[in-house]
Amino acid sequence: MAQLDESLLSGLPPFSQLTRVQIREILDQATSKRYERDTVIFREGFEADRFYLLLDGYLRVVRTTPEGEQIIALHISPGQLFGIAPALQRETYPASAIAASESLALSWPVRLWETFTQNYPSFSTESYKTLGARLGEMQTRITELATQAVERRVAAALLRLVSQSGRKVEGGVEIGFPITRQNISEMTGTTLHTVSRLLAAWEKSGIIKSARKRIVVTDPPRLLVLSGAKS
Amino acid sequence: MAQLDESLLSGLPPFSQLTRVQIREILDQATSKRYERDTVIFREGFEADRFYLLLDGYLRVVRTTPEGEQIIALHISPGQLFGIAPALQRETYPASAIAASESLALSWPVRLWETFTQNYPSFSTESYKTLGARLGEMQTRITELATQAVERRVAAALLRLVSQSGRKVEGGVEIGFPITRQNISEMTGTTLHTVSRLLAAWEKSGIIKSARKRIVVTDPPRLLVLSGAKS
DNA sequence: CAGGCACTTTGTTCTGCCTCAAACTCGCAG
DNA sequence: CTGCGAGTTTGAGGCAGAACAAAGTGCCTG
Repeated sequence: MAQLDESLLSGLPPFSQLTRVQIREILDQATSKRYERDTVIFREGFEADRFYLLLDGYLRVVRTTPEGEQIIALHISPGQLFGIAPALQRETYPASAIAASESLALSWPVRLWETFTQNYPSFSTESYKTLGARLGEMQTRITELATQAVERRVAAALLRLVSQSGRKVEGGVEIGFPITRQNISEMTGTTLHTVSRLLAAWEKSGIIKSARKRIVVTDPPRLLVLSGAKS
Repeated sequence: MAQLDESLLSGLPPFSQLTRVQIREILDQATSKRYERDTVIFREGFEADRFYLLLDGYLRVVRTTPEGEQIIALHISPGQLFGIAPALQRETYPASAIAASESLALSWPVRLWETFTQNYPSFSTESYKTLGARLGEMQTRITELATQAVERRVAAALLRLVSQSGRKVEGGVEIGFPITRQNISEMTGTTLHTVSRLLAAWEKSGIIKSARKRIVVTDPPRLLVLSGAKS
């Protein structure tokens, strides 16, 4: 394995307070691995034996129902910790992680979690902050699913994707990884057909542009209105 | 304030590893307060300045949408910590807590959170375990809302309520606090009308018995089937 | 560069559940 | 014990969106 560079971590919140030496130590214990698109990184229900940090790429965190339907719980962007079940004293992963685009991640065995949190207070603080943000986001999704019409949910999902992974392109902001109508339907609890119709309508009215697996939001404010934002 | 007895805490997971003296210390720093039914304990969006332990009674944790609709995120049973936003580095509570029945709770100022987790490892471990369980439960609810029909969701909600607060009565298990059809609809993302119709049907087929604000499940296995449990 | 597969679009039908409406009943406050 | 309000029941009608169906279309592989 190639030697990892300290600058990989030094800019990330959980590590930014640490000294070079500390970061070196952490890196030396890490395993680095790349994942091709659609590769499973860990699987729901399996023993949670490692925790991860995404360096590059994007992931979907997915849950499968007994009937075999999938729903996407969460997306992970570069710089985020994931698979941190051990922080919550879980023995198994509650969901599966799948690479949405070619990705690169570091990982450590769970036994180091305790070491890290004890030796590096900023690591602990930042990790729990991430968890708090995720929990809040999940509550928002529950509320949306429980109270809002499909159109609003899809609009909100698109905005969330853009804010988490958007990159500027001429004419708008593009979602940073390949995503299908099916994927969007799995985030919003609807069908790919309905998503397709909605996107077609929005494209016609100039709010988005889309190609196969790619979506560019050209008019975020209009989407915001559709998502039901309070004026 | 009356002197609190150590036995209040000694049986609860977060404290069961501690010595009498340690528990005494914790109790001495606690504020104890009772809440009448429908009282707000803390409110969504307000500064998260205390964390709580429910000693007796039941709470609803509620979120309000911009449109003013409520949805019930969670129920809290005796012995559980709640309002633990500070553990996740949040500055405000993400939801409101309301007494579902007359309740008694202890609370501490947030600055003690750090003290507790540092001095009492079992406190930290157990708190994060609770959080992990809640996160898992929320994921399950998202999945349900996204994929399952109303009847299943209501059946699942009833079972969850019974398992969290059920007390044995002749002829079945009763939900341990007053609950309206409206409340159930706010847990499941439907309307009180639909809930009423479902409960009426189930009562007719002998699965439950109900009175105003009270529900007794007389045939849990049949409910389990309705909730879509995998055989 | 041709063929196939994954993804997408579009049409039609059908229904679960919401909406609106109104009457009923229990329990408590006065 | 009586009247009122909160909670509940029940009916009828409509429609958003699921289900079913089938025909494009772009991309990658060989």
